[in-house]
Amino acid sequence: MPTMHDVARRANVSLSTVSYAINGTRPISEETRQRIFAAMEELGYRPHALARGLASKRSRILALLFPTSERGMGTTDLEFIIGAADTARDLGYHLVLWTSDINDAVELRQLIQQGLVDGVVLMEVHLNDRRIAYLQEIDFPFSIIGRCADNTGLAYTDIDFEQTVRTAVQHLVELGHTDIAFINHAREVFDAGYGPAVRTTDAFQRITQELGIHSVIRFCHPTAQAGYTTFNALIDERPEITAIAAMNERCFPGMLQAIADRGWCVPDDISLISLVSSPDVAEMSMPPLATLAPPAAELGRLGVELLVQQLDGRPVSITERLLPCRLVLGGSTGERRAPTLNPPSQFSGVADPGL
Amino acid sequence: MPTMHDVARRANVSLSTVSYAINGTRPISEETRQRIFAAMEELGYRPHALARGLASKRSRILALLFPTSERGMGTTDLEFIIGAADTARDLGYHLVLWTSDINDAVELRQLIQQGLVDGVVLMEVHLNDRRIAYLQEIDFPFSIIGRCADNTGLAYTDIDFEQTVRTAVQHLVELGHTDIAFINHAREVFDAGYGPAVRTTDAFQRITQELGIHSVIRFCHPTAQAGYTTFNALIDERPEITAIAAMNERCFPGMLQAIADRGWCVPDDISLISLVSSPDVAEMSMPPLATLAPPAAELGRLGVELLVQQLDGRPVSITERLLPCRLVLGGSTGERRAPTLNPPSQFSGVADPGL
DNA sequence: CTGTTAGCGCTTTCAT
DNA sequence: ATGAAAGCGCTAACAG
Repeated sequence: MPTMHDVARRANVSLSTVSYAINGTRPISEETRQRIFAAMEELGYRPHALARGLASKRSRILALLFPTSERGMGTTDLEFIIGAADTARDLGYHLVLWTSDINDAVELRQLIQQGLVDGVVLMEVHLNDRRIAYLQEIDFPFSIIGRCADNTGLAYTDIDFEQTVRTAVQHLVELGHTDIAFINHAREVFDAGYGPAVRTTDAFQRITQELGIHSVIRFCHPTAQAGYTTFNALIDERPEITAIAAMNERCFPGMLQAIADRGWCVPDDISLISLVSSPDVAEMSMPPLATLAPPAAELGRLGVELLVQQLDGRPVSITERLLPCRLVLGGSTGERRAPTLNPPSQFSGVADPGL
Repeated sequence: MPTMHDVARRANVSLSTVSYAINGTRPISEETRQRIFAAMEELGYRPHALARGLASKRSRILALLFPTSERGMGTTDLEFIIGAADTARDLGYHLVLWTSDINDAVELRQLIQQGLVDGVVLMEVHLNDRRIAYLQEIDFPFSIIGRCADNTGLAYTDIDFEQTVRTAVQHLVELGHTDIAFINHAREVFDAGYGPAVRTTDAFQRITQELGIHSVIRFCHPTAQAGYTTFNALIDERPEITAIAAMNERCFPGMLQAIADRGWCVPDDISLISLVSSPDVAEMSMPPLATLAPPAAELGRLGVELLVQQLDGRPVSITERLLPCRLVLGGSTGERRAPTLNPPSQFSGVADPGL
């Protein structure tokens, strides 16, 4: 493997000149520059990443920190990761994956102290995340995909939940719906202050009130069984509901089952829309669910960009980047059903396939 | 940040002794060992990864190479990655993600020449993969998740498609099915020699023949529309079919739609089983699909283990690791329908929700 | 515009 | 059982 030394000799210049030529750290006469690059080409030379990192104190390696334990449905997370990896590469960085189940600042310290990475991108942060406090304390560059309780001064990117919920509700309102239910995450998750759950709930309440829409909010565990039960309880209690927006995609199969059991039809008898689930998943339902697709790849990209901006010493003017989800229609939303029958249906002769 | 030098001074030993103590490369008297580790503890010392890598010529960094462009099974791919990342960490390695859309050996060379990684794990390899030829040529350590045309001498791990198909077919046969269809990937994909498609097809043909089962094989694009069309064409032509095993999860929504349109019921009128899709996705259907769940995390783990074995100079005795998918029942398979009616159903009064 | 040289923090001969 | 010292391949003062 050729080294810088080899290149220097071949180009008849000193080693440092090669270095400066490569890094553009210092003006080089066009002629020698040519010679150097020619020599590099001929030798197939590539700078050694470790040596460069050691000498310059910049490894050009970033870490993506994501807890493998508390992950959701996957496909979205994968997009985060790929978006981040792609962007890192585009910006001349490497990306290492740190799967820490521990949200411990201790483990993070050990990793950082290895001097491997120039900065970290955090995912799945908690409202009061010790890791963040630690990173600030030691003044280590980082960015966040997600949000904390207090985000002042933090470089973060997140879903614009307000706008996302607004889009969903408006879509339903435009279809004539006036009684809309919101199926939330599980109560424990909400009570623990899980950001997406809290923010969407707030937004839903505010927006429905603003638009004069009757609303209900229900917690629901992320299982088909819970979806089934929750739906039935909801409709029994509030039969006037004609549309449901749900924050957890895993309750849909159960809800669809419950709907079928009643002999109802989507979207004729009830409209469904998923908040924040990927179109891929939404298409696994019948009919495909309308969804607000999270801008996962973009968030991954922004997470890295916000970090690299700091590393490159660029003034990080805007440190907050909120991206709305994109409405993807899928056939599960339609005009509000005629309020004549209550609850209405077309046929009731559908067999119960069991749950 | 404390360095080895600091530790040495604090422990009253030479720098090299600290190094030997850390690496266990040379016997150290118990007493000095204690002193050294105490000093490390007190200083909160961590060896510098880059310096260590540069000096030892082993970075303890691995690369996971996966083409972001190719068809992604989404959630399964994420599990690969996490499995690999977890394992790397457990074995004392870092894992960097290389998202190359180019299957070019050139780009791979550039990356390897940086000296950043000790070895690479390849995903989505092609039957005749230039990257593999290149890696062998320069004798660079690597392992594969997947398979090539010629795998002699390669360290690879893959799904045991033969066993997977066998499990699926046997399950259906045990339920009394004697006429089973296999929904394949798209013809282009098959013709291109895509391993999973080719292997499952071969296995399906062999196994059904072996068991004396009537079989049909159909290609299908990975869309709901294609699933709908393919299903209808299939059943019109071969109405005796009572069970379908499908290689592409994305055609299921369309098939389910077609089934509903006929007023059929799953699994009473027809059994469905998905080959190689994750239970998470399978549960998004109604009823949840029976599936053969890929051992994704294990494959990721094995990919890394096979690589690290080589790096640690351990004799890589077994270089081939085939893992079967795990049968996860979901309610979409049942006893073969009574052959009296043809085609039968329970109710036909189900409204057509449109596609 | 170019060259010389002192490290970066660690591993690893070669001594003792 | 321990130390001294020569690099690993590169960057970045410091000199001209």
